[in-house]
Amino acid sequence: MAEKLTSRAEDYSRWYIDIVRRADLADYSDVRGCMVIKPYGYAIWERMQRILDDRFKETGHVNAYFPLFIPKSFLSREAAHVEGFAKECAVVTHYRLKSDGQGGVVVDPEAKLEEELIVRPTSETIIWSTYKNWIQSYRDLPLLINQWANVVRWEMRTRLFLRTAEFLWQEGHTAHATEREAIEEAERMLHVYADFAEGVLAMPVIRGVKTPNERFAGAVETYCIEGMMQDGKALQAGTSHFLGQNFAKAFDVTFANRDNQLEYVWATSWGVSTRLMGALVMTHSDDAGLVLPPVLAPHQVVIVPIYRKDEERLRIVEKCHSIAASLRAQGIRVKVDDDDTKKPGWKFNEWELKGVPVRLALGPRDLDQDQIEVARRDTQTKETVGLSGDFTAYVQDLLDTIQQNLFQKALDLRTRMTREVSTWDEFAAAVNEPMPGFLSAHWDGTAETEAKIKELTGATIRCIPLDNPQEAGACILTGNPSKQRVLFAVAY
RNA sequence: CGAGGUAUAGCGCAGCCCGGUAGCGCACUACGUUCGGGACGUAGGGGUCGCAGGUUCAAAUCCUGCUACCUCGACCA
Repeated sequence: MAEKLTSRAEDYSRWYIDIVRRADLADYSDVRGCMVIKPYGYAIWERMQRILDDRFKETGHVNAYFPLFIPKSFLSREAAHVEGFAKECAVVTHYRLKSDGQGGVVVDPEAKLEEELIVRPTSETIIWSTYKNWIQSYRDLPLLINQWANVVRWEMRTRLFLRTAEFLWQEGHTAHATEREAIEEAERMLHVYADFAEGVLAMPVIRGVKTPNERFAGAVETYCIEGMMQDGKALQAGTSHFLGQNFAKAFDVTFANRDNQLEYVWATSWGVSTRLMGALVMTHSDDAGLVLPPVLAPHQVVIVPIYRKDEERLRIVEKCHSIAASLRAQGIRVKVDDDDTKKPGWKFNEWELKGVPVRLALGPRDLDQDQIEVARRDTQTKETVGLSGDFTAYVQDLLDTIQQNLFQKALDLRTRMTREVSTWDEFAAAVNEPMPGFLSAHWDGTAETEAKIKELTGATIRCIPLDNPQEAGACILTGNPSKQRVLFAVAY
């Protein structure tokens, strides 16, 4: 049984990596645990960036940039924070190399740094040491800043997009005058993430809070969105933290309130990373490759011309470009694949692997009859549509339909993979099934029980959903009284 | 850090057991025929067989050591 599960996980792992590679998104680099994001993968990430960045701006945030290096001493200012990250930090100890006299180079022992620099695993410390100088009065608050950056966490084991030694992300860091305002901010950004996941990525997510065990190092409360992947494992897709006054106290960031009293500021931080790319792949892909939701897709429509003779080619390619122009006029992102060195069949496969939502194919037959072949990536169906009507409106409708269909399919799958369990035997059996999914179960609320369940089954509490219904019950492990069910899952 | 595995052309692999001219598929180049679901033919180009030692007339192959990477655990977004 265990062997079967392992091989199933391996199969899925291979399937995932195969899609990432064949869709030309990314690959491992020559550096251990690091990833090269290829142009097509990066184009998708850029779409995510652009859409998220707009939403950050709409909610009053501005972008800035803070250093890659953090003095070692900064990290230890907040006790929980250092404990959470110390084990996975890359450290810069020297600033110079020298020739070894044999054509190679060695680290120059003379060039040792007085204080080592940490390559940021996250930027709270460097940012709060900076905020100290920016904040004096309540008039300086709230401070609402985001940065797009790379961070490094020296993970033991890596997986393309889901866990790499270096990854790209955005991290928002805000300072507020009141606790209430900071909590509202943390919750607001959680909903920005959730709306993005559901509306753009077409990935349904559970909004919730983490248990103390799973909280961000240094946070008072960690909010999260949790997605369910096609293999029945959960993926944390974004987090938003209410940091209380922990960092303000650690970095001595105070402000004078209206009564001229000094108070510590209240903080939040929130982030999503290139892990979203992995979530995207694992939510929608099928055996023919990646499937992109139209709102996100860099190319929403690809047009493939089909021809035999040169004079046919001219007419058909011209028609393709004219269709593309009318679609673009309505804001649809269109690619005409008029590469003469590839055959149509090759292009069909290629764009399917890359997940383009709608493919149009135009050949001599279509040209004569003023029609075009329309293929949907999500359902893998084809139909022939006349060009005489409002074709642009037809395509726009189709894109909307695909977007909704992808979300609905993912939601249906998640619903099927979510269930309530009441007894330990039921729980343990469910975790061992090939597709465990979300298990809603009673928990006595203690960290010990949570740790024990993880040890026994590998399942963790993914979150306590927001607005979770209160319901008396008995903990599945200890039988102790419980006030509510929480969501367990095997997670990435 | 534990347990397994791998290292041979850009990619994927065979060859190793049993030492004797370094191969196959894909990709690449040229020409021709093709072009409505990853075309075919012909001709080509491309290699210090991970590194360092050892055994041998002779090492991709046998022996010793090292290194790197992958998968699965532990850890983690």
